[in-house]
Amino acid sequence: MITITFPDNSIKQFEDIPTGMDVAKSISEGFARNCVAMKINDQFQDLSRPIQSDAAIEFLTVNDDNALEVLRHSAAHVMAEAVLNLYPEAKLTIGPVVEDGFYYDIDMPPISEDDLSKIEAEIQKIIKAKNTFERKVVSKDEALEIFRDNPFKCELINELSDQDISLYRNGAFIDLCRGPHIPHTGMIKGIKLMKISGAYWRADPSREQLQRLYGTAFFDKKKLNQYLHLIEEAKKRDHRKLGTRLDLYSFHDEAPGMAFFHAKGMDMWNALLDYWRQTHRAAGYVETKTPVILNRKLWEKSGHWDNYRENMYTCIIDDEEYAIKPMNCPGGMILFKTRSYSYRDLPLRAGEVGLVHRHELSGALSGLFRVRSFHQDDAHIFMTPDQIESEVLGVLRLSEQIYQKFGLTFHLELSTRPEKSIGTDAQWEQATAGLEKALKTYGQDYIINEGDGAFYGPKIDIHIKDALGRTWQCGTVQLDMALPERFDLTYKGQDNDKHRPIMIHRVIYGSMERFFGILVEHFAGKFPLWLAPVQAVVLPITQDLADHADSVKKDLEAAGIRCEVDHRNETLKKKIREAQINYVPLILTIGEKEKETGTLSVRTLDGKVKMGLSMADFTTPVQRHIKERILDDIVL
RNA sequence: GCCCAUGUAGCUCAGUCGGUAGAGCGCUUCCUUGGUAAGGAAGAGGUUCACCAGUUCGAUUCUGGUCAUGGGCUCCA
Repeated sequence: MITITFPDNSIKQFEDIPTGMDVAKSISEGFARNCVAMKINDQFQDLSRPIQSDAAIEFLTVNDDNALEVLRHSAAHVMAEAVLNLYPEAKLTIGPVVEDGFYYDIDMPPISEDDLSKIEAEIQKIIKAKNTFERKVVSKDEALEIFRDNPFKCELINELSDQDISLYRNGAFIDLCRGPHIPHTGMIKGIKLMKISGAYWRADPSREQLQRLYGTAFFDKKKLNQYLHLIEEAKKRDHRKLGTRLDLYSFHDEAPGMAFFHAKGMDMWNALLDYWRQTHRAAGYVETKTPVILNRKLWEKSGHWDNYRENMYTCIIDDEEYAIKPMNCPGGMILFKTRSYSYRDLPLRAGEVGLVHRHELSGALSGLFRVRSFHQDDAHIFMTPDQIESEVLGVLRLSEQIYQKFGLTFHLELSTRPEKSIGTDAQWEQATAGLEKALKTYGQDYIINEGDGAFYGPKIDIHIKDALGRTWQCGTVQLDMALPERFDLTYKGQDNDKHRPIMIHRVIYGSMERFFGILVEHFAGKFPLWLAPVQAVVLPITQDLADHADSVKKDLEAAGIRCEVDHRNETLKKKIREAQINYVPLILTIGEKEKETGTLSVRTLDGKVKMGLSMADFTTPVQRHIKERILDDIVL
């Protein structure tokens, strides 16, 4: 008699030893069809496994995130089988599940993207066959015998302990695998091979070069199509392409990894920065600025020379060695030490939009997302230990306020003390407790990354989510117990003694450049009015209205609206179309009627046209919309 | 940094099995003076095909190197 306990604590008893599938079917046939795997006493297993003794069971159904991993792992097997059918000489290595799908590294001659469809066709055959996955446990010797032709698998097997070597067979295909797997290949309803790339065995360049085949899989075709659509959508929004088309920024061989911002890009940049300054001043920040090139001695003192040297640009000036700053904090330390502080002066919130340079690997560069030169919307907060909670809370609330303006939601992650760290247990406890208290007061759920903090203190990372559902770590709040020590920062306490301040490093945009790129993709180039590089375009219908168009432009600029005139000798239709595809929020057409009556006709991006507006009728709501930085489209 | 691919007009790209280059968009001019998502015509534009060598009578095309861009290189059966 086997007793099975379900998650709701209900109990079912079985005369004979049941498999997971038997238990699922005892609930209902329909439920069993949607089951992918099970968790027995907190361990993932195949449904085909017999349950030998009393156990707590939890089923993974097709709607479960973990189930998707199981499916993709099985899909990797199916892909591997297909490759072996087509390329019998190929040697399989490893095939794990990754964030958006799976891959398999295979030792085989290079193939091209064109070959993928051939492999996909083979995969479909295997799926149609609805082959079951069968698990078999073997000894190490048996395993080595089975895979004797495959040195990679043998290498893996030799690293395993004798006990847990399991094989999975589906059809004629056998692979070394921990499992679990889906019941049969027919459950893979949507599968697509994405790309091929090179990879090294064990990520070691001195070892064999393998072909890595990427794919993704879903339980239904619709989900797959949604995913493919998302990728298409992301491609269309690629900030590198949009930046060129909208004339915002560019990259050049003369400065790899460093963006050139064009006039329109700078208009947006300044709009972002104006907003930043306004919110920060209101939140009690002052703004500071420190030099870009600083003497080596400073970097030795801060610890960067020892820990960050390979990413720093250096130069020699008057026989002295200097480094271009990769971070703003050491300069901020010098700034702090220019005067003395009383406890009454704290917290001191010193912002700095600092230009930093980091020598990233050339292969890692990517548009505005990964650059070598960027601006951090940095701030250093110096405070007493009992101010940790309120200051961190303040940063979280300020972040929320700022992200909200862009329609970005976010989640929080707390990283705690790593193995290698400085400071005393008491300091870490106080710091971490301060962060946790702030998070609790803030009230939003957060993820804990145990041991993921910096060596000098715990931190909270803020991950924003864009319009396509992609997440980006932008904001971070890091407690630092090291730098105040290294630089011997002090303030005078109520007790007339010297005390060590605690310091926060924090950014909200993170890298201005990267955040800019994220916004371009988030909005797909269709920016809210307050951010739009060109807020209004004036279109004279005929060329003799050019002068009047210019005077309208002047008036609009005087009202603080970024404006252009399209003077080309083209039809109105054409000018409108181009303004529309460049997402200019306000399109003003100027004809005889407007000139005579001194009115404006305004077309918004929704295609609606409002005629006969006076200049004030137009500028008043537009100015308000810009000033309040309203996310939604303006309605006139 | 490493692997693979790519680098041709401002943009997107075609082409030359080695004989000094083309399209569309954009730009200029002209015709049209047009009222809400692409009117028509002509023309200019490449220090000659990222850069540097080599092979060759001759290289943008072949070879080697350099630089840049893109994808991947962390997610361990």
